[in-house]
Amino acid sequence: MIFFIRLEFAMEISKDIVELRQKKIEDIKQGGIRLFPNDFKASDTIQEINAWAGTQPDDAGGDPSASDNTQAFQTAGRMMAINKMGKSSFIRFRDRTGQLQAYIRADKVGEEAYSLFKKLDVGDFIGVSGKMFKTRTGEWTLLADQMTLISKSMRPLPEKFHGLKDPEKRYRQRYLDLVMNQDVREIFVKRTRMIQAVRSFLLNRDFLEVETPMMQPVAGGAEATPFVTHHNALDMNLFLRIAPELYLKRLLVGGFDRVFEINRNFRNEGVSTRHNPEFTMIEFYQAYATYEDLMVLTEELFREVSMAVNGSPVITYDGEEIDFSGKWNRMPLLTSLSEIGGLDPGLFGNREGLIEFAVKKGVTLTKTERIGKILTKLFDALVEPKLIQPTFITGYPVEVSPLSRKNDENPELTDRFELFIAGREIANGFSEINDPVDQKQRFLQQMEDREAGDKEAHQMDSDYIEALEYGMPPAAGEGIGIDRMIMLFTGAMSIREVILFPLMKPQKS
RNA sequence: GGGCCGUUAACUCAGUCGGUAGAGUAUCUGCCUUUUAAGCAGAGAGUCACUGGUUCGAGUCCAGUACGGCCCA
Repeated sequence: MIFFIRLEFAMEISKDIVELRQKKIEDIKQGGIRLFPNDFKASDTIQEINAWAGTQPDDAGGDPSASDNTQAFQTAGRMMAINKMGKSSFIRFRDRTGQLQAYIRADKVGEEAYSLFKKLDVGDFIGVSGKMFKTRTGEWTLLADQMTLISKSMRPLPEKFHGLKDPEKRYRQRYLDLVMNQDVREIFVKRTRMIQAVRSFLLNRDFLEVETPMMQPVAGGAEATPFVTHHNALDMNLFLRIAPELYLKRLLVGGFDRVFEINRNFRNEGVSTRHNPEFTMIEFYQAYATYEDLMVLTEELFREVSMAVNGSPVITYDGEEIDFSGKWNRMPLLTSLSEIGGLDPGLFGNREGLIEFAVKKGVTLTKTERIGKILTKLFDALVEPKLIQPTFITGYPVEVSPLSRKNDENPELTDRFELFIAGREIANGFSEINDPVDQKQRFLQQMEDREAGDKEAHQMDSDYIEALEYGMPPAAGEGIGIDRMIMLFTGAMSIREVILFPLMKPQKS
C-alpha cells in the first residue's frame, strides 16, 4: 500500500510544466474563476501611473495606509516576475507603455483572491487596482486592493535573467523574443517610426501614396528572378513583383506627377545577412525632376529621418561614424573604379583587358558578359565595400540600366546614381526614359542578353511601352531598400534583426 | 552552391583522456506581510538534433542527414 502511494506521487510530480499548468487551470476553473474574461478595463496605462509618481514630492508615499493619497489607479499587464513571501507578494508586470511593481497582500485583497494569486504564474495577464506607495527602498509600487486574472499562460516564458538568445528560436517565435528582449522590441518600434518619417517627408512634398499590383503578368522594373504563382479561376500564371517601378510610371502617364509606394518586393534568391526573399522598398517618382534633384532630395530625406529617430544627423554603424549632414560625395562610376578600385582608365573600353584584370582580382565572370556588366561587377567587388560615408556613384553604363535615360553628352552612360553607405547599396535612382522608342530598344537588347544566358535580364513589357506612347512627362525615380536603411539606423548586422518574421525553413516534426 | 561553427532539462549554459548526465533560472512541496535575479529547507525533470558506424563501452571519435549562425560566391 505504501509502495502504491509513493508511486502515484512520483508520477504526479514527474509531469512536465505544461501538464502541471493544465491541471492548475482546471483547479482554478473548479473554483468558479473565469480564466479568460474580456471585460476588464485598464483605465490607466503604466506610463501614466509612473508619470503621476514622478510628480509626487520626495517625502510622499511612505505609508501605504496614509489617507492623504487619494489617487486610485486601475491597470493591466503581463506578470514578468513574482516574489512570494507568504501572505504578501511583490510582482512586476508590464503593458505596452512600461513596467510597474505591485504589492499584493492577503489582508488587502482578501484570502480568496490571495489564494487564487498563489496559483498564478509569470506570464499570466492580470488586472490590478489600488493606490501608489513607496517601498522601503524608495520604489513607487501599486498596493493592490483588487487583483483579477485576465488571461492564463500555459507555457513558461524563457528564463528571466538570460532571456531568449538562440537566434533560431528568436526568429521562429518572435513573440517570445519581443516579450523577453526589450532591445528587440525597440528595433521594431523604431522601424515603424522610420517608415512613418519617410512617409511624412514625401507627403509633405505633395507626393501621393499609392498601391500597385503585387501579382503581375510580367515581372519588371528590376533584374531578378521572380516567384511564380497561379490564378485558378483565370487559369493563368502570375509573378510576385520584383519591383513596382513600371506601374508607378504608368501613373506618371496618368497624371499623378508625384507618387510613391512603400511595400514588399519578392525576389527568388538565397537568404543571407543582407537578403530576405521578401523585403520592403520605397519607390518614388517625381515629374519634371532629374536624378540630380533626387540626390538632393535623398540627402534631405536621410537627414530628416535621422533627426526624427535619433535626434542627430550622425549614426554609428559597425564601428564607423556615418554623417548625413552637408552635401554627400558624388563620384562617377568610372572614376571610382580608377581611384578606389585601382583599375587603369586605359582599360575602360578594353573587354579582354578588363577580364584579365577581373581574374587577377578574383572576380568571377560569365563568358557572355559585356563591358558594362564587367565594370559593375568590378565595382561591386573592389569599390562598394570601401564606400563608408554616404556616396552617390553616377554614370552607369546603358547596358546595365535598361530603364534609365541616356546622358545627353555621352549616350554610353545613363543619368543614374546608386547610393552607398557603410559599404552597402542603399538606394538606386535615375532620370526616367520617356521616349517609347528608346525604351523598346532597351527591352529588345535585354531580351538578347536573356537569350545569351542572363536569366535576370529584363523581360519585354509591351503594355508598358504602349503606356509610354501616350506620353509621359520627364521624371526621375528612386528606390530605397527600407530594411537596409533600418539596419543602418538600428545598428543591426543582419536583415533578420529588422524583419519581424524572416523566412525560415520549416522544422521537421 | 562552398567553407567554418552550433544543436545537451522549459530557458541560459558546463560536460576534462571515450567509462552510469551537471549547474543556475524556471517548476513542485513546506516556511516566510517591504521584495529587487528575494531568502531558507527539500524534490522532480534528459530520445545529449536525427540516422548509421567504430568500440567491451559514445554527449564525447567517424560518416551522412536536418535545422540554424557567420563568412564567401
